[in-house]
Amino acid sequence: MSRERANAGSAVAGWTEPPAQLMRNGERPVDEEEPRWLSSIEQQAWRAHLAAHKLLEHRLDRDLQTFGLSVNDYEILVNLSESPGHRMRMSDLADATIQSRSRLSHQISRMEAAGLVARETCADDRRGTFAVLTEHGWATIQKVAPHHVASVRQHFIDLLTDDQLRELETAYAPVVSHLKSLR
Amino acid sequence: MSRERANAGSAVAGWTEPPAQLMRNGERPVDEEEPRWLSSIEQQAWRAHLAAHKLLEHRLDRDLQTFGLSVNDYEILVNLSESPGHRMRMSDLADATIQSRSRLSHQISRMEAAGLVARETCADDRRGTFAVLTEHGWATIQKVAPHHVASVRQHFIDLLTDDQLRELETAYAPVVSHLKSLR
DNA sequence: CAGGAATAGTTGAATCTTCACTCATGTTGA
DNA sequence: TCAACATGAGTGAAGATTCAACTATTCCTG
Repeated sequence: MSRERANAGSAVAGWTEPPAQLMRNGERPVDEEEPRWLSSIEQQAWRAHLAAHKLLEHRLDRDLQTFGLSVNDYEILVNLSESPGHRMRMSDLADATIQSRSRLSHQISRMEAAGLVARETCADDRRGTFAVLTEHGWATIQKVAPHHVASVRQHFIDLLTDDQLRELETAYAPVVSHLKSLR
Repeated sequence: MSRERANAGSAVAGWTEPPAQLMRNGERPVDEEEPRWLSSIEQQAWRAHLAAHKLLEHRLDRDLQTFGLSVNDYEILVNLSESPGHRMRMSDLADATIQSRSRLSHQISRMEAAGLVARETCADDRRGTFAVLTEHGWATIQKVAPHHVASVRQHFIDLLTDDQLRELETAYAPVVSHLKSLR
């Protein structure tokens, strides 16, 4: 945390300023233009986001582990439990959970093996598949949800004010829609 | 995005309110206490954080892929490049990048195979190992950093105001320190 | 309505991460 | 001093994710 670093740059986002060596001979790194390194605030915000996320995900995973679930499992269960008929098309589920179809397919296979979900073929579009919550899956989400919400509160929500939460949402909204527009 | 869900709950954080079935017979889920489900704002903030992170990481990985690097590789390179002698003890590097020693060890092995870093034994404490940037690693970070910073700007930083960035940092700081205190 | 393009989903191999151990060295205190 | 414990790091196997095919439908479009 203290000044032990050669440069004052970010550990993640990149250097704040270019190191001396880089500029000596007037090189122009990106397309002949001087890059706009991150300011101190920019860097701190970016680092805070990354650190918070890593730590948070790790902790939530740890807490869910008690119930034999990962955050990914949990996310699937919640999405299905909130859908009519406790079922979703694979593609919709992949989009909702922001992951590739391939990854989802493997994930559902694992959860199927664990008895949490089942696959059902789709009558309308015979290319399609539904992932459906089983009785066991439904019982699991009912049992686990209160604990998970408690974790999210304890490690995140309850540490912020309502205003801060509003700010967060406002700040991230354009980022999310920008990135979603890139597919 | 539209109302097609059975419950208005979060896809990630858990239900906003317990589904009807859960409450019918007066069950008391967590330790006999009614869980504090997330309010609408709380939920939106939490979902926004998660969505932003997933999308962002995916995009940054995609952008770095051009140079044959992952965000994890990049993070290691930056940390080393900012350390005196372009070197760090394995444990310190693991802490700095918030990952397990085991994972770092594997990661460094891969980067060693790619010629980006080298391992050096530590004279003082002969249990210890340094990860050191190679010439190629140093050249790589110099070449890639400007592009990566540009990505971070384009997809995140430049979409927010300075005030929002300050708010972010302020909001996350206690979360980070809370979670770090849990080891 | 034939044929090509697009869509839905799966698969296996390669890569990466996690988990439980192991090994070697350091530190402590009786 | 030396036994017990702590620390730094690595390992291999198991589990998860990515990547590039591949199959089976369905959608267009002339």
